[in-house]
Amino acid sequence: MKKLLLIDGNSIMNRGFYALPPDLTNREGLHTNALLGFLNIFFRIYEEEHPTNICVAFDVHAPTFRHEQFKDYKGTRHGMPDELREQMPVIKEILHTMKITTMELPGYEADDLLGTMSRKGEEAGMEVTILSGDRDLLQLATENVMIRIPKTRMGKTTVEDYHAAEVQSTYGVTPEEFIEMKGLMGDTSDNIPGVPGIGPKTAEKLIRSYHTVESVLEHLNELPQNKTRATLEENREMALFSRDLSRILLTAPLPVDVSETAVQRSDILSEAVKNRFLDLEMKSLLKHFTDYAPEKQEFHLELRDGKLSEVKAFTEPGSVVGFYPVFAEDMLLGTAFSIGGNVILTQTDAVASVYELLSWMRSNQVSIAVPSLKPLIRPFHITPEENWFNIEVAAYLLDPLAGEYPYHVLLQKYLEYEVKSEKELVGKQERNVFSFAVPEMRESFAMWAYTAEALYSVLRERLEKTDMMTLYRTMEHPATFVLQDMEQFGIRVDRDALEKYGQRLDSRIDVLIREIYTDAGEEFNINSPKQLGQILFEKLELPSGKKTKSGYSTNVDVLMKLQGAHPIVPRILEYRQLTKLRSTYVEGLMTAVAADGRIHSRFHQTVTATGRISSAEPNLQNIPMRTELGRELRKVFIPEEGFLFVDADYSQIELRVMAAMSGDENLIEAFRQSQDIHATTASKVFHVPLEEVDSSLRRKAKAVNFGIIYGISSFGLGQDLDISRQEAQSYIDQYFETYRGVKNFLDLLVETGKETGEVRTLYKRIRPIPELKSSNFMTRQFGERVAMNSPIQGTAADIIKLAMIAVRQELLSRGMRSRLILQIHDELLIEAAKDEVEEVCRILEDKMVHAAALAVPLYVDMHTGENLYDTK
DNA sequence: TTAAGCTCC
DNA sequence: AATCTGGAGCTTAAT
Repeated sequence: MKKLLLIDGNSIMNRGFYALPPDLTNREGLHTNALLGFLNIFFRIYEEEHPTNICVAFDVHAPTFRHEQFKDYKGTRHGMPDELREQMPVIKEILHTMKITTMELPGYEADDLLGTMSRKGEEAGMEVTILSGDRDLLQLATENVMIRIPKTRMGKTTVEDYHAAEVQSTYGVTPEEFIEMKGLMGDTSDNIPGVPGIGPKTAEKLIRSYHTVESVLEHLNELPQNKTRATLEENREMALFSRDLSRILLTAPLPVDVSETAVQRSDILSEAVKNRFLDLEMKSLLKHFTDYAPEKQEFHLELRDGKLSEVKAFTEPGSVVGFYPVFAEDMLLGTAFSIGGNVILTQTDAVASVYELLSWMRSNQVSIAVPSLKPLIRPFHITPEENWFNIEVAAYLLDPLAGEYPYHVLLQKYLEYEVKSEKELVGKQERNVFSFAVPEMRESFAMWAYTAEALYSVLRERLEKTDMMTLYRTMEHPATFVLQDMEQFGIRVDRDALEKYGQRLDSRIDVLIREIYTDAGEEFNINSPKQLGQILFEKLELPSGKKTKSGYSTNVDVLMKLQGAHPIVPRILEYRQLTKLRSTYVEGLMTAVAADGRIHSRFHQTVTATGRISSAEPNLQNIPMRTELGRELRKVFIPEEGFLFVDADYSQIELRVMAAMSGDENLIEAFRQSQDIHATTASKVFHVPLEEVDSSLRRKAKAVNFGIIYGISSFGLGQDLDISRQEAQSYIDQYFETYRGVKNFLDLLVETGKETGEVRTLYKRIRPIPELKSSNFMTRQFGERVAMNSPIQGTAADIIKLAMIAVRQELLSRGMRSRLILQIHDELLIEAAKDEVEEVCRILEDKMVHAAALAVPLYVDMHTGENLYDTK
């Protein structure tokens, strides 16, 4: 059977243009992002379907004939950006080279040509596919005509396919009725007016009942006497007109015949096409040509078995080795050492022998590069002073957005080697004592060691070049050891108290469930936002199901506003709170308690974009605090017998950092004078004497203060304070009026961010901001906020890291038994031996306050307690 | 696997 | 014209 592929040229080009970075250009400065986007999806569909016929339709950008008399509606089109416009003739020329027919016709939209051609193809017994980014074309779907809509999210492109049946099942209307629906609801992007006040929901309801606009209008008397009916009465003409405007023409005079659209694979993948791609510097497309072999860096790994003594024999004093110890659980299976690019694998469980070898290396000034240092600290008794190089942390500093740092990514990024990933190599095989006999496993071990050695000098050079070597050496490297300590110590949990707390929750939850079912008049899954939305907004008809996005929003903000509307609402809020506490905290923490009665969370050093530490498995940085009930959970965290908790948190560290970094005299002075920055800000911003600042004014100032740090918008602040955006904007203006230096500083951050594509903390930590170069307004705005927030949040994170390092060092050098066990961004928790408590307090405060010397003083609030609840 | 929701700083 | 506060991790439902 013949297969006809029809492509909506403008739509697909447009999609590529906005989906791909705008700075894709060839050496002549011609933008190629739309071309690349078009051709990527083209090849994907082509290889999937192997169509026998292809035709691409384009819009003509002369005044359109068909709707000339209605210029207001459709005649005026947005001009396309120049960067896209210049790519249009190029795609046509490429298609011509591929011997693929294109069509365009003055007075007709691409839609009309596609629609007509699809019917012609169908009549000729072909299977037709229409590729477009535009859902309007769904009206063309039939049994034989499939609409394919590519969707990209998170960098992955999927294609949604619609025959008539899928349109029906997805939208509840037939393709034909789709047109009618649009007649009622209109489409702003297409300048189709529709009937005012009728949106997708109403339109769908009406068309499902009456099928056509005419029929709706004939049966108006059956509708309830309400606004919808009245507007329909008044807009009969408009409804019919809009509907007609929405309908894609199926009888356009086609400039090409279906028979002329046949294609040949040899034409599409011809030498001429390949050369054109090379010319345009779109190398990634070359993979579609079977005879094209990419100039892969030839990479062959030398690996062999050997004893640890051989490793020693091959290691030159003062040299660099790559080291990857292989563990399964906590058991050592063996080692991989990379020396001069040759890898020696040793199967051994003798930790002591490896330790001895490492000690020898240390005393011979051998630098040991490892993929990740933290897991090795304990087994090999590593100290911060030794000559280890942590590849993962170095790579994180150079690119904190990467998320993970596996060898195949690093080799690709820094040496342009194409190698198989560990997963591709070993698949799902588990590591066990036999792993050293499995060739693929052996290779992956070797790759880790090899990568560590190979990247040692590359990453060090990059750190030097980016001025981050000091940051690495004095902050990140020693921080690894603090985190390892905290993981190892963990925090003690009172299991019985946790159990009892859980039971308290259980009994209250049972009551709530029964009450909610009664309120709802039926049983349903309260945890399902979908089902809950139906109950609240359809069955109980509570007002404003307004926040939608694939359904009703049922989040706290929405429910809070509905508190008084129905007794079910507060019960659901309480249910949510309690079940959250039960599943995430009671159950989650209970299973995390180790045999020693303590929870050993993991602290990640290479995860956040700003330099903060993150905590996981379980996350101990989000233990409830805000509500009293949640806060009580903190009572289950207790110190060891003979110990007490000492807790200190920085007072307003981010605002202080902002004051210091911006150099704003007013804000600095405010901090030098005041303990209560929010009140002071309120006084200055709202021109009220400090004594007259009431709680409401203070709350507003506080919201503004936070908003500023996060990269404020008047909309966001307005929402936060529940005031109009005009009012919010005036607060912001007044704030910047008061603190001019802050305004200049934030502007400067955005400016440098745009220039360099990155911003930095006070300690030179980089945060890249690719979003600032985006062509998408929303994305760019986000980039600007990030540019303002990251240096502040990141500098605060740097400062507490320095404090942690200093505290650990001090406790250690004084030989104390007290230890740092938790960091919560601006807060440190020490489990202190009772006889050391006073000393610990002094050390903790001193090291935190003096971690950085800024233009404003740093303060900490300190508390001691018998549990985490009491340290407030 | 993703989205929606919630917890923290 | 758009948009609509930064940084995390975990659980549940739904795909």
